[in-house]
Amino acid sequence: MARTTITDVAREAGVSATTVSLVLNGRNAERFPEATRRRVHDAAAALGYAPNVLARGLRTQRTHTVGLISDRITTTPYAVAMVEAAQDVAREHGRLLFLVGTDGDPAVEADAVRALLAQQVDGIVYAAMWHRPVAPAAPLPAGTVYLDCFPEAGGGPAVVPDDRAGAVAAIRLLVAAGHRRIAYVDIGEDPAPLASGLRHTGYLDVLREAGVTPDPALHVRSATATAADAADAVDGLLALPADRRPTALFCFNDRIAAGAYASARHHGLVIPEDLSVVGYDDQQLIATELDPPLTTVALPHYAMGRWATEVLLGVTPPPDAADGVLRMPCPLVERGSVSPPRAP
Amino acid sequence: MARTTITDVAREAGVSATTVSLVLNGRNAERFPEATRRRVHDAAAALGYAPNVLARGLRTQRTHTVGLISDRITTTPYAVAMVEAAQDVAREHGRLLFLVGTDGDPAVEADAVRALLAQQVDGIVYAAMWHRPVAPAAPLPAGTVYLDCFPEAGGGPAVVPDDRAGAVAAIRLLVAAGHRRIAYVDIGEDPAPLASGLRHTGYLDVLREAGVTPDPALHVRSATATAADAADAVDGLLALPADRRPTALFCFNDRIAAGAYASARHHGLVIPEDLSVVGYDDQQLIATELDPPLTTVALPHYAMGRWATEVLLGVTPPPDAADGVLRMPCPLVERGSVSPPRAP
DNA sequence: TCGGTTTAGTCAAACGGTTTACCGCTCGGC
DNA sequence: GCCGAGCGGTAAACCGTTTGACTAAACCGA
Repeated sequence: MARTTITDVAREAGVSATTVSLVLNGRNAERFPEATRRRVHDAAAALGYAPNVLARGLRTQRTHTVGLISDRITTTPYAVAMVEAAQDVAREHGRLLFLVGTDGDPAVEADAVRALLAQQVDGIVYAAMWHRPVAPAAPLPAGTVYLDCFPEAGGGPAVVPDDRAGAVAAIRLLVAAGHRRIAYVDIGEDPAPLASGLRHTGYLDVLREAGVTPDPALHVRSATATAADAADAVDGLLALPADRRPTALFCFNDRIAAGAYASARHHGLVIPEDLSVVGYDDQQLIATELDPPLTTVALPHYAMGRWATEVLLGVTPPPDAADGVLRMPCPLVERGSVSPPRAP
Repeated sequence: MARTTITDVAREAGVSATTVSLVLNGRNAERFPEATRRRVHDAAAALGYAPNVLARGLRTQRTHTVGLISDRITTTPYAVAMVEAAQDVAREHGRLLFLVGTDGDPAVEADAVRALLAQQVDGIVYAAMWHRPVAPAAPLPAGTVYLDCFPEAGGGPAVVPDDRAGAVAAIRLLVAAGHRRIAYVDIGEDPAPLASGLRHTGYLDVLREAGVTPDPALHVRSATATAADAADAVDGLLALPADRRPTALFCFNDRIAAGAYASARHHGLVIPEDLSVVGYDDQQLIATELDPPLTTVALPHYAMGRWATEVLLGVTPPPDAADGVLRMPCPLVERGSVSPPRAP
């Protein structure tokens, strides 16, 4: 199992290690006659030579590896697309990806950063599993790109979903369908996730732009993101008399939308005829499986993961926004849960 | 940004690089007096010294990195727990994890293996996202551990879920509750996944052991794993007259179980009173969100991921089964979708 | 014939650690 | 006074590759 080294190839080809290195890396390759180049290539192929990238990295100070560090890797199906995108971009550019999860523990995170630096990674993507400000536990090298989060202290290229714009698109869809009484079924977690406020802002903006005075009673909160809690939160709204009951629900996420479906069923309301519903996140297992399939706003995890890694590798320019934060659009995915309200 | 080297530390501490290396690695550390050791440690701390693991790996031939290679990393929430487990074990043992996905492309896979070997990884975990035999596209080094798959050619430590035993547990639960007419709602994909046959075998074994003659009419197939197709497949069963209708359904997976819920609702049957349902996979977003919550069999992804990585690192002994394959138990997760059948 | 240029390479020094072998000194025992 | 053993530590080789400096031989024009 002794791996073959450049010296073995040199011996086999009857040249020096320098020549092998030069030829194989195509540096000044034209300095060598075709015959020599062939001999080197043939010898390398025959011996199955693959350069030891440790030795190379030691010499060149570039390892062609990148690190992806994140709080929870993948405990939810949520953000795996970000990891996948990072891995895809890395592969496309001949890089290898170190994956490390910190489980939200600052000590672990600090260790992870040290370990990655000791590995001489060419760069680090610092990812969060949900859109929020972060305060890294250990100093990150210059050039670190923030994914689905941004440094509390400001600066640094970063990419997050444009939650406000996503809500705007969702509410505009409902308004265009003719809805006026639109409820926002928010999440009641404390502290409120950043996305909660941003989506609320977008909701309010569109209502005002449509000349609708927002009714605070139509802003309800589900204690958690479980369908059961969400159903409880929605029950109150759907129990209202028909002329005060909302005709459409904008849900903080798809799980809450699933709860809304349950509540609607319980109240004998048919979606979308009696009640239109829009979700957020576009979680495959929920949005496509609900009946009718859920119209929702997709979080652009894959696109964000790609962008972050491409910026890290320098193949995409960093954002020119003053704060260095790119807000990635959240596409509206229209399925079957929105229709015009019933004529009164 | 010039990283501090062992030489810097040596100069600061007034000793040679050799001494620093020996002291910091605790090798023969007792040969040096306490005072010297302190000086070295203090200097290292003051300078924030972290050894360059490339240089170390070059010399020691061990990199403390492992590679995890898999067909689809994470396209489904499915197997992310395997990745997470591998990452956890790696971290616990001071290793760093390379993650590479091949998207099922043999050329990409061969490249990935070469890249990992060039990185001098200490070992490789070869993972599949669903239980099946595999034929690696490039020769894998000795010691490679197979995760959720096993080499077609045989051999090699490998771990897969014990699908037969999982089905046995599920059907025993139903039989113990008093069910006799139990249907198996299989998946109709071609070729059939290995798990499909294994679970069927377990299903048949328990029926026979309970003295029930399996009724082939109760083995139906859903064209795909979507809830809609599953509902179609189940509709035929539930339309049967009450005395021939199954009182319980064993579903190939949770998505199919979700379809069964829809069909049951459509036929006015209440789960579990009129119809007991057991799923497979224990997908969080489905099993816990259904109403009532779904009793199901969990795939031990996390446990398998841990085991594979621990075997790779040599902290867990390889299986002594002749074929080198460990069949990991699939725990039965009892929720609310099973009850005794209605008295006839 | 001779100096200069091109051709076709090679040498040796890094890169930053680990490891083997050895060294100078002191001290105790005989 | 000599030997051997500990003590405290270092020098140098080595891991595999890249790279800047260098060179022997061939060629070439004057």
